[in-house]
Amino acid sequence: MSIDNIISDAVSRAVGSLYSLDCKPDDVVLQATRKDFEGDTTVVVFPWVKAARKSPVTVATEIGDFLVENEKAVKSYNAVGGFLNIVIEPLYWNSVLDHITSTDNYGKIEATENSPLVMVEYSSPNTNKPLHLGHVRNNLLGYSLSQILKACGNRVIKTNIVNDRGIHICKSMLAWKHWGEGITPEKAGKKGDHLIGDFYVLFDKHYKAEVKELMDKGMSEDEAKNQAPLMLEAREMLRRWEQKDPEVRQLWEMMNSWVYAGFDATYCRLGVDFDKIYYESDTYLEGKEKVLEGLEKGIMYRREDGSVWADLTDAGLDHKLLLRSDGTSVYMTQDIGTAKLRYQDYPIDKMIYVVGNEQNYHFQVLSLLLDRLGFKWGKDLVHFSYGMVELPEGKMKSREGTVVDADDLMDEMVNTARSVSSDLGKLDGLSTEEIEKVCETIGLGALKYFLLKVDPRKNMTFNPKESIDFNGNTGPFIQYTYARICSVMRRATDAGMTIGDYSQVIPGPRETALIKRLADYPAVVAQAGNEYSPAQVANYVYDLVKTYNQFYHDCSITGEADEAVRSLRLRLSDQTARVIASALDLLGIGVVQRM
RNA sequence: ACUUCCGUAGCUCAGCGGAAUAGAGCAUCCCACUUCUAAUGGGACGGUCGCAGGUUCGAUUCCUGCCGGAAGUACCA
Repeated sequence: MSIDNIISDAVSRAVGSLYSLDCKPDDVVLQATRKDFEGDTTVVVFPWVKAARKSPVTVATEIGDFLVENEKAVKSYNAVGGFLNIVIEPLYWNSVLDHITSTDNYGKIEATENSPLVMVEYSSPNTNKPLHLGHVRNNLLGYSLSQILKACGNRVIKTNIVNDRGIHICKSMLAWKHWGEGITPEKAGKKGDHLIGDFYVLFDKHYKAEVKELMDKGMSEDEAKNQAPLMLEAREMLRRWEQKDPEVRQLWEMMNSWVYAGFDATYCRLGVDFDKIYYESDTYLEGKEKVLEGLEKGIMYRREDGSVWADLTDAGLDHKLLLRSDGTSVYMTQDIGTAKLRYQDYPIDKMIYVVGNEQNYHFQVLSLLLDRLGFKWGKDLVHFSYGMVELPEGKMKSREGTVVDADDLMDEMVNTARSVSSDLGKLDGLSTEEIEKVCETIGLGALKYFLLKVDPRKNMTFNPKESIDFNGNTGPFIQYTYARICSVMRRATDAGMTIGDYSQVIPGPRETALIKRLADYPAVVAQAGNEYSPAQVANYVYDLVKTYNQFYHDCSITGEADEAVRSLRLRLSDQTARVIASALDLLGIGVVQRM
């Protein structure tokens, strides 16, 4: 039981006994005591003032007296206005620490067979270009969210839906046939996803030239875009693809395999993975079936031109197209199909889609449609919506070539980590292998932490320079603290020190602050899981590290201190390291023992 | 035009189930290395919490309106 629970509980009893009011522990508002007052935690007593018909100070005093008398964890109190500042019995904190250290898998709850089965979809790339900074945010959020949900006792299935079909793929395929036939990633010395991306750009270049030529001949822009020979050719290719033309399919499979190999390398380096991957080429026909089923049930309707729509005006939304007049699927139809397959594959209780906020409307509609089509989790599906990543100089625009490529970005981060670390002499005495590992962990840690510490819903500015700043609220700062604690513990072990009994040591303010912080961890994880917010974990671990640094700065840990005092300090260091590693693991960030 | 989200220090961000003088980091300035990793710690400077109303004993937090920014309202994905 946490200290907050103990106090809430005692206060609720106090209010009940003093004023005969019904007060549940959850109704008690606790906050950290301001540092200019004495106390560890503060109860806000305003809520009971009116009913008690007494002044705020009187109420606070009466509750305070009750607590001192009836709750042994409470040592003393002071009442300031309507605020009751409570001082916890100092020795009590040591037992809190004891409890923390003896808890298996501290802060995490093991899932059982009956735990909710949650599916998290993230990444969801197109196969016509490599991953960029926006995908990086998506991947990190998705992975971290999955980790957090697992820690909260859910069974989690990480999934990815690959958009491997459509006109955009045909464009890359066509460009390859025209201007690159025979070229492979091996021959080009390039990752497959980058190679395909190049062909996509090449297509666009030639296509634009054609459009311009047609417009110069007096054609309107729209017409030119539709009549350009390359576009006609791409559409024809898509038709052949849908008819399963062996030649087109073969080319498609070969080029997709290049892309997947490229993606896999990026995912692997980023440290994210999936339990199950779906491909739209497999799901888009399923959606069609489901929509026709809905048509029979009267959930959808058909227009004169043959197109199928859903009327969502009763839910305050629009009419939504689900099948084109030629019977082909749109994006929404595919998502319905994917949902169907997933439901067949797993008895999921909850579905979470990690997708950018430009698709908020899409998911509102999807939720409604799935619900009407009878998916039990449809109504409560979660669209984990996140904002765009912008650059200091503005938005990323593929047209202007300002898109930050994921692979380049990771290289840059790791290179910077290497140069900064070596300038500081931190890499001295490490083997080449160790240096690579350390730089990789730090560089990626910097990137991940920078992207995860911000509230996902908000658009954010990614400043490469600032992200590589190893001071302040950054990943490396946290990793560094971890490494330093490891060093302390190594030193203690080398000197033959052990953690003995510290139950009679009265912890000082720095120690107490640290124990409190450590004690918060399970609640932080639970809340992050509730609100789907990796940022809360990130901000927590930063706070923890700051608190530890203050403690570290003030006292010698392995010095010639009294053995019991040293035991407490070692125990605190050790436990802090564990919690840091655990929290960073929830964020998908690695640690190193030396840096 | 309509819908949704955002607007907190010079910059990047916390906080907001309402509650005591609004919190960090970066940047600027000062202090502390005979200390287990100074990639540190302490301090100063810096805010009419977009604006205006409302509810409340009390609003950065809840409600309404306005202003500013972003996104979405496709037989694109």
